[in-house]
Amino acid sequence: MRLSQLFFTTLRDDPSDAEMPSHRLLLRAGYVRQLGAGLYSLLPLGLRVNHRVEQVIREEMDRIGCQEVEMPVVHPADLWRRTGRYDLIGPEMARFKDRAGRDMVIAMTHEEVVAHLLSDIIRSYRQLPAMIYHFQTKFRDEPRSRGGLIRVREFVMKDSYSADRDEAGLDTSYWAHHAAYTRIFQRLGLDAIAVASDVGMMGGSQAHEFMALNPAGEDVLVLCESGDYAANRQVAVITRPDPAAEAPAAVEEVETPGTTTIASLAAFLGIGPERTAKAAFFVTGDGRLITAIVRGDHEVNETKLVNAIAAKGGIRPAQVEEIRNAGMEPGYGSPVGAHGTLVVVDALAARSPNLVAGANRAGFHLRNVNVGRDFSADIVADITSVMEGDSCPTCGQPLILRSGIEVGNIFKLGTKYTDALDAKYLGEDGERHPIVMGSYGIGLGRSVACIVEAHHDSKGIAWPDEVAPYAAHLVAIGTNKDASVVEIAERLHALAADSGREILYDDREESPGVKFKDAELMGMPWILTISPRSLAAGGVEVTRRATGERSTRPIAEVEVFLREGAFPV
RNA sequence: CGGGGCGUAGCGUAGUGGCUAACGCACGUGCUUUGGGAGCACGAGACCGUGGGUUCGAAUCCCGCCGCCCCGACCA
Repeated sequence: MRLSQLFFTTLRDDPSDAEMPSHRLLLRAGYVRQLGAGLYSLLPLGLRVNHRVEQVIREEMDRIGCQEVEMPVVHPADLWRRTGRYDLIGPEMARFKDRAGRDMVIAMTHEEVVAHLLSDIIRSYRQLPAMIYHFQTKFRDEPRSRGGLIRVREFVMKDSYSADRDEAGLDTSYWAHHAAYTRIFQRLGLDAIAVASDVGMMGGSQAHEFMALNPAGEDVLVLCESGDYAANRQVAVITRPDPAAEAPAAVEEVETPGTTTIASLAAFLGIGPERTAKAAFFVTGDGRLITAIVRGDHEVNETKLVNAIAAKGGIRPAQVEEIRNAGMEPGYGSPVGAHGTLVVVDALAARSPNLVAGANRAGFHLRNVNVGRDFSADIVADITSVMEGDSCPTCGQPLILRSGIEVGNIFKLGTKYTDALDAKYLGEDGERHPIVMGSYGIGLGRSVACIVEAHHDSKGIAWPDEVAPYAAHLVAIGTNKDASVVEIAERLHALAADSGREILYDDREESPGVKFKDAELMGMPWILTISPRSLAAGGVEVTRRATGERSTRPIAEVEVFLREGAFPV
């Protein structure tokens, strides 16, 4: 491909609203353009990268026996009503009516369509297990897109689905995907870590997320340095030692003016935060007020809280008026007298004796509050977040926290969707059984962005070989001084195209500086410079973009590279 | 949806009540130049996001709306 013909342009200055390196560089180097919030066009270079990533995924999916299909982006709403998600999912799912007035939705995922397909195709246990996948556009009207290509509203996802006879079969399909994903991210040059995760709105019994470590990541990962524990902080298991046993002492009201935070309260009383109880208030989707009690040195984990109370429609922090209306005082909130609210107490807080809790009265706290004696817990569960330094549940070593970007996820769904859509098979036993499903996703654009995050330097992108839009970037310098430069460059360019390994060829009438800067910005793995100087030195100057290693190689060796994809050793 | 920021040429910016809206890069033409974002000359390109208001006069002040970015809420 001649740069003089390529539909692109590079930018010398960073676009002012791009902050993440991947966003900045993909814009500057001419891979993508923004259309609106969370909406991007892929230019030819960007699309080629997407195709390369797709191909890696396709090969690994095929390898585990997953078969490629394609399902629609527009679905009848009725299908989503039957699984209950039409009403469960909020405004992030786009809805419209077709010309006949039928309710339709724009796909944000494809479990419904797959279950519908399974009910049509699968009749007998002899057809199971079965796995299908496709690359398809999803639209999720996110409250807020961010980070360039990291979080967008419209994107292509590789989503695959497994269909099995039973849980054991699902387990096999699930771990086959786990292994395939591990290979995929390795091949893509992504150092992705699989972490145990929440099943969220997908439902199901087990899930992992594949996380690319990145300081700008939206998720917090809990990792053990020995490698034997990795979980999303939303679900990471707490292992904290019990506090020393103490005989319950008498409750005592104490005046504590201006101590609306745990830090100020602990300082005022001259005690550690672990001797206090913190009350946090939430409201469920159906309007119930929740009083969550954790120890002062811990933080409420909303995911765990939602799971503990099985709150449909999630929870949100309560507003001051809502807390007051329930007869409690923000800043001095207390489970003692939390009338009419659902009291959820953290397991460790419940085992901690004689805590200082609020008095539900401004300026006052209560000493020596004990669960069971002074107030009753409706639910006792682990509802706090792991903190840096907590013990690994496997080996006891201190845990560390890292930020990550979710590039893939795998879910054991079970029969939630096949039950709803009546997708059953006839077993060996002659009975009809629901098909057991799993679902597995990889975001294409997000993966591309994460690859750039992991493979760039101050000059630009440095694509791994496996995903580069072109293997090499040919730069011709001094074309007016020596006609043979153009002649050889043209020949190499044609040779590559004829061999089915097209390369980029900078045939523009630009100064050497511009050509070199653009080549480094655009990031092809090999930069081939041909000039009177290189010819005098014996051939073509070959630069490895990622490392900057440079050598001059005979033209014949470059021809081998262009024909076969690798230099002779 | 809450908080903050920003909308001036393709990109980056200046101009914050008063002449024909300025500069750099990019773009076009010509000449020179060709190993690290070249030089000279000429040129094209802007309803200053949008609607209203204040004023003799608005890119500039006021109000509404729209859009984008960041933080939070949210997130398969």
